[in-house]
Amino acid sequence: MRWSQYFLVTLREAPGDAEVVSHKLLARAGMLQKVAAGIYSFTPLGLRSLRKMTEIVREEMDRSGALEVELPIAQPKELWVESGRWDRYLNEGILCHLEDRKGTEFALAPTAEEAVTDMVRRSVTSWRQLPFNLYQIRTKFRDEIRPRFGLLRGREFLMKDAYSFDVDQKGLDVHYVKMEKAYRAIFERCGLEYALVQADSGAIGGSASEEFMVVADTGEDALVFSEDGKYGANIEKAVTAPLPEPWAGEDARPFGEADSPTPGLITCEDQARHLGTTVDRITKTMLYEAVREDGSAFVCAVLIRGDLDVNEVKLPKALGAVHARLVAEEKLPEISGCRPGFVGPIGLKPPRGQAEVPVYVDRSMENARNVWCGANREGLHHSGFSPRRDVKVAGVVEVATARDGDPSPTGTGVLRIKRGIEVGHIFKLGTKYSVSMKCEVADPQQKMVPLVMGCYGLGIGRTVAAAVEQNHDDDGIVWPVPLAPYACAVLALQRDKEVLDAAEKLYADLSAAGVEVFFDDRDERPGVKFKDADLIGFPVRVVVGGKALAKGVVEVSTRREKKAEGVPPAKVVEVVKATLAAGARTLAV
RNA sequence: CGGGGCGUAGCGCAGGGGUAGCGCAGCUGCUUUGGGAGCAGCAGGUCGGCGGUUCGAACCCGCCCGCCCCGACCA
Repeated sequence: MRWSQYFLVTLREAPGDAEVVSHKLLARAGMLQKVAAGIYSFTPLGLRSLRKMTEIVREEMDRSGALEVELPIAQPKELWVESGRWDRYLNEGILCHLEDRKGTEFALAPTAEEAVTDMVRRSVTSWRQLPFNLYQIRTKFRDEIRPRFGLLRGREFLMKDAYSFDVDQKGLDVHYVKMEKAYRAIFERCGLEYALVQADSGAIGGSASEEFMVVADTGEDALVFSEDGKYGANIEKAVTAPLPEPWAGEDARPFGEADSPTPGLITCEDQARHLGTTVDRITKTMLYEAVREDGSAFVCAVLIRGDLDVNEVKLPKALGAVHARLVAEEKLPEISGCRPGFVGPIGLKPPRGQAEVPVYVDRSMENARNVWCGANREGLHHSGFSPRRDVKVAGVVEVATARDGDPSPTGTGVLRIKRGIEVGHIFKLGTKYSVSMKCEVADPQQKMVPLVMGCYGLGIGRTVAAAVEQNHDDDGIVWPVPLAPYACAVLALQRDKEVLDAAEKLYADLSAAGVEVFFDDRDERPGVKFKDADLIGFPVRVVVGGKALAKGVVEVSTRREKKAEGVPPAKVVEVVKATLAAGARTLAV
């Protein structure tokens, strides 16, 4: 392609509302434009990278044996009511929906479990027709509470979603492993540094789930890894080995023998300093309002060591609830009689309709002795608190948030925290949708059984953005070859006949050799062309200029290394092809 | 949903009751040609929208819309 005949405008400055580097650079490179919050247009150049990603995903999905389908984007409300997701997603405010002129409602699909389950139940009646895995690559909609970070969190986005159907759990396990392999192949082909971590399965439901994460400092997710590499989990899910206990070997002293005023000290750190002790001997008493599956709510207390935080993703599961939210600060006095900072486990007043406030103890305090706790009175803490002795424990739970340096659950070494961008998620869904939507087949024993499903998502646009987050420098994008809009740029530095002819010939030769070339034939000064080529990030650059040409060479360099080598024109095709084949990390001369 | 900020030329921004500005980009011409050149000239705006105050509003007030950030996380 010749720039002079292309639709492409680069920007010297990034749009003011672009926050993350991938958004800034994709916008500056003229590949992406923001149309509204979380909604973007791709220009011809940008679409090329998006398509590259799409094709890699399609090839690997096909290779895995999955079959491509196309499911509707506008889906009738009835399907969503059937699965029970209409009200839930509407309440959470994440469902984009619309009405037609008759008032019939539709969901703009954020995922397609209902539609695909409907497709399957219309056609499948026997176990002999299974198994299969259906996928599509289509635009999805999510009315994000807060779209941000460019393509990393959009309201309209391109996603590959796959759904496997099996007659039993064993079949699902096979599909799950196939998808894991396919995803690994995809991210490896893209040249991305990624990690597979254990995940919380979130709102979609189901049992096992793992996330593919592109490691990047700008990632929204925190990831926990053991140093030996044997353990990796999203922090929403991560566990640690039991922590050393500061009270080990001590005898329990009497409760309240040395109560102490703690006026105005809200944080555990301040209290510990004032009381002359360490933070891990302060009891943090958190009051939560939990909601069970049937919609009923209850207030409970969670005791955790002062140096730890409650993980609010792990908490609901530990409590047997679907949701748990901190009791609002204004409502605290009704239950505990004081402000935050002085809440304690003893003497809590249950809200109306609840006999008592159950007290759950985090594993970190299961055996605690001689620690401090709030007195439920402004400015006072009790001494000598030992949970098991002093309160009725409703249950011991494991709800602490893992910290950098905590002991690994694998038993050796410590945990380290990195940040990552979630680009893929694989789930063992089970029978959640096949039961609610009656997607059943006759098994070999002639019994009707609900199909066992898996679902597998992969963000196409997000992966492209993540690739930019991971591969850029001060001058612009450094595309991995498989995702680059064009593999090679040819720059004609001057407009005299000799230079132009040589550049034209190289453009023709490279194109004929099957290299995707972008030929900068504009009437621009050399500096402009260099800057633009760096910004867009073509993996390989061929510079045709008068000076080098006088010595019988042109200059070839990789975007990553930027060290140019003189190459005789006749050898350029060979060098470029070899360099690209090796990933363009370094020049193949 | 709560708090804060912003909306002025294609992009980035200044101005803050009295004729609409700057840099970059654009157009014309000259000059220049190896890392976003220089000079001269030109063109480009219902100052987000609606309403109000005023002799006069981009500016003050009200409502609305849009965008961004923070928060919704520690007892």
